[in-house]
Amino acid sequence: MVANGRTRPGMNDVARLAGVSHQTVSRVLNDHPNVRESTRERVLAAIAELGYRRNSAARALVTHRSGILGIITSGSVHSGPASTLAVLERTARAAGYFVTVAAAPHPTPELMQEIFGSFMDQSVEGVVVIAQGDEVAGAARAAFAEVPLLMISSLTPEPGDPPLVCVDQEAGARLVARYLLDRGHTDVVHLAGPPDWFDARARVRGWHAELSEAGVAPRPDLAGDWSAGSGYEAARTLLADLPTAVFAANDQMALGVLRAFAEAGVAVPGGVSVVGFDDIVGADNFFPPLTTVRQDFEALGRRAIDALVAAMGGAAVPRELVEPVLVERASSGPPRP
Amino acid sequence: MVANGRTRPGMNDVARLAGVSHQTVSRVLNDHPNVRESTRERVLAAIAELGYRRNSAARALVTHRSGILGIITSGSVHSGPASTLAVLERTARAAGYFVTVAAAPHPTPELMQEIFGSFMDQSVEGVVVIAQGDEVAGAARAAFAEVPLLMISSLTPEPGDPPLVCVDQEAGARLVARYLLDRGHTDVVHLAGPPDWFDARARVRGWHAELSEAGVAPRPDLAGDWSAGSGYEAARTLLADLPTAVFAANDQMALGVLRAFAEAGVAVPGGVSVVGFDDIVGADNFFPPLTTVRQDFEALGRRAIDALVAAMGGAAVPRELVEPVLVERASSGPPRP
DNA sequence: AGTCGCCATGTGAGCGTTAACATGCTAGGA
DNA sequence: TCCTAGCATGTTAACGCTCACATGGCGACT
Repeated sequence: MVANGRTRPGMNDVARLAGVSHQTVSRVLNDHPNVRESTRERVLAAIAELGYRRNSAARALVTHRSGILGIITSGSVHSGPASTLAVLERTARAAGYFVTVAAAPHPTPELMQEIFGSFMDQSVEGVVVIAQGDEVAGAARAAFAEVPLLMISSLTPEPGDPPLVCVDQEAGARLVARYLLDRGHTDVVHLAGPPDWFDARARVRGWHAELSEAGVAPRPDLAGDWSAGSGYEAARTLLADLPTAVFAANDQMALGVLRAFAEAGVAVPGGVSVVGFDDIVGADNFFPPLTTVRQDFEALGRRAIDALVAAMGGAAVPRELVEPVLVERASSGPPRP
Repeated sequence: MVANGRTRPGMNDVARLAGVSHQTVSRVLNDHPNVRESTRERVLAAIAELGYRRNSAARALVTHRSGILGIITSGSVHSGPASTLAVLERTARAAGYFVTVAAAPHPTPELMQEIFGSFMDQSVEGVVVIAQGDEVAGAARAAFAEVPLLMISSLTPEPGDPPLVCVDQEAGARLVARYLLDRGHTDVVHLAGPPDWFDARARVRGWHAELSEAGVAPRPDLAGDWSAGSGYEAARTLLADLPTAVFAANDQMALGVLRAFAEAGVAVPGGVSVVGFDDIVGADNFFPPLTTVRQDFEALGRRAIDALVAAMGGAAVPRELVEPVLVERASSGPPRP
C-alpha cells in the first residue's frame, strides 16, 4: 500500500520530526492563527519530507464532517448533456469537497432509496440531485428531511421544497416560438418529450404560452421519447400535410426529424424549418446545421454547488434560473410562400 | 442533520436496546458466524427501530479500509460515450464499494496530480483510470506504486504496467477494413483521430494492417480531432477526387463527413461509402444511418471493476479485451462502378 | 464422572484526529 | 516592580468502531 515504509506516517511522526506536539501539526494543517511562522515552516517541511497526508476518516470521525458531497444524475443518454456532472464535480472539488456520484438512468423508488442509503452511509454533507421526473423529485424531497439538498430541475416548486437551480426551459421554448413568429411562421408544431419529464412539460408550456400570447394556434403537439427514432417516426406523420416549422423538444429528436424530411425529399429550411433544443455536440454538423437552444451547463453547475454550499451553511437560497440562448443555424428560415 | 433526536444513534444505543454488548452488534453487522439466531434478530430489530446506520468513518479508521473506489475519466465529449462511467459506478456499488469520481477532460500533469492527491486523501482502495493518452497513462503508472489501479485504455502495454481492460480498437478497425474489402472497395481513406490518443493510434494500426494483408494500399490518412467540424473540413478536401469509401475514426467526424458530402451533392453510399466508429446515440438516425463499430461499454465496465477488485485482492490480472462488432446501416455499400 | 474444547458473548484497548483546557512565556500598564 | 493579558504550545479526552483476548456455559469424549 505504501512505497517505502510499512505504514503511513501519522501526525505524531510529523510532530516528532518537527520537534513539536501533534496538536501544533494539527493547527498548521487547519490554518489556525496562533502559530509562529518559524514553527509553521518546520512542520510544513516535516510534512513534505515524510509525505504525510492527513487521515480523512479520523478527521471525519471527530469533526462529524465528512467533506463529501453526493451527486445523483437521473438523465438518460438522450437528454441534455452529461457535461453538467463534470462541472459539478470540478466545482465541488474546487470548493474543497470530495465527490461521490450515483447514476440513475432508470430511476425507481428502490434504486433511489439504495442510492440515498449509500450516501447516508458515507455521511455526505450535502446532495445535488438532477431530477428529471417525479420519482426522483419525490425521493429527493423525502431525503431533504435528513440532509441538505439541492435540486437541478425544472419542476414547479412547492412550498417546503429544497432549493432549486435550473435552466429556464420555459424561456427557451418561448425563444423558439418568438423566433418562428418573427419570421412569419403560423403553421407550426411541437414535437414534445415524454410528459413525465419536467423539462418536456416546461418546454410545452413555454411554447404554447408564447404562441397564444401572439394569437397563433399551433397544431396539436406530437409525442416523442427524446430518441432520434421517435423524432423520425413523428416527422413521417407530418409528410402528408407539412407545417412550415417543427420545434423538436431536443436535438436528438430533431436529428430524426431531419432524416425523415431528407428521405422524403423535403427541403430544410426551404420546405420546413426545424428547430431543436440542447445544442448537443455535433448539432452544428447536422444536415443542415441545426438551429437550437443552448443551455449554459457550466453556469448551472457552478451555481448549483454555490447554492448547495450556502444552504449547508444555513443560508436561505432563492430559486435560481439560468437563461438559455437561441443559436441560429441553417435549419430554419422564413416559411415557404 | 437528524429528523427527530439530537445525534445519530451509535452501536451502544443499539446494544442497550437489544440487551447485548456493542461487540455483538458489531458481529451482527459484519455477519460473523458465532451469533445465536435469536440474538441476531433482536439486534436487527433494534437497528431498525433506531434507524441506526454504521459510521463509515469510524469503521475506516480502525479497519484501514475506506471502501471507496476512485474513477478518473479523461474522455472528452467527442469521444466514446460517457456511459462507461455509469456502468463503472453501478458495478462498483453492487460490489459494495463507494465511488468517487474525477473528470479530466483536458488532462495536465498538475490536474492529474491534484486528482490522485484527492483520492489518496480519501484513502481510496483502488482506482480505475480511463486513459486516453500519455499524460493520463503516465500519471496512472506513477500512482500505481501507491494504490491498486486498473486502466481502461488501448495503449500498448509495457512490462510492469497496471492491469488493462479495453475494447479491441485494432480489431474494430480491421472489421471496417475487411467489410469494405469484401464489398470490393480499394480506393479508401481513413480519417484519423488525434495521434496523441491511444484509440486513434490503434484504429490506424488495425486499418492499415488489414488492408496491407489484403494487398490494398489506402490513401494517406487524413487528420481530424474527433469533432464533427474537423470531419467536415477533411471531407471537403476529398471532393475534387473522391475515394469510394471513407472510414472516420469516430461517429462525430463521420457526421461532419456526411454533411460535407450532402452539401456537395455527393450521394452516400451511391458515390461514397462512409463508416464511423463508436455507434453513438443517434448514429442510427444520421442521414443516411451510419454504418459503424459498436463497443460494448457495459461489458467493459463490468470487467474493469471485476478485474480491479481481483487485483486489490492480490490476484494477477491478465489484460482483457472486449470484442467490438460492426453494425451495418445505410451509409455503406458497394463502390460506385 | 471429569476434563477438554467449542460456542456465544463481554471487556478493554486503540485507530488518527480535533476540541477543550492547561501551561509557560513575553510584554505592557499601573 | 508586580500583575495581567495574550500568544505559542502542550496535554488529555473523546469520536464510534473493530480487534484481540477473556469469560462462562454446555456437550462430548475418555
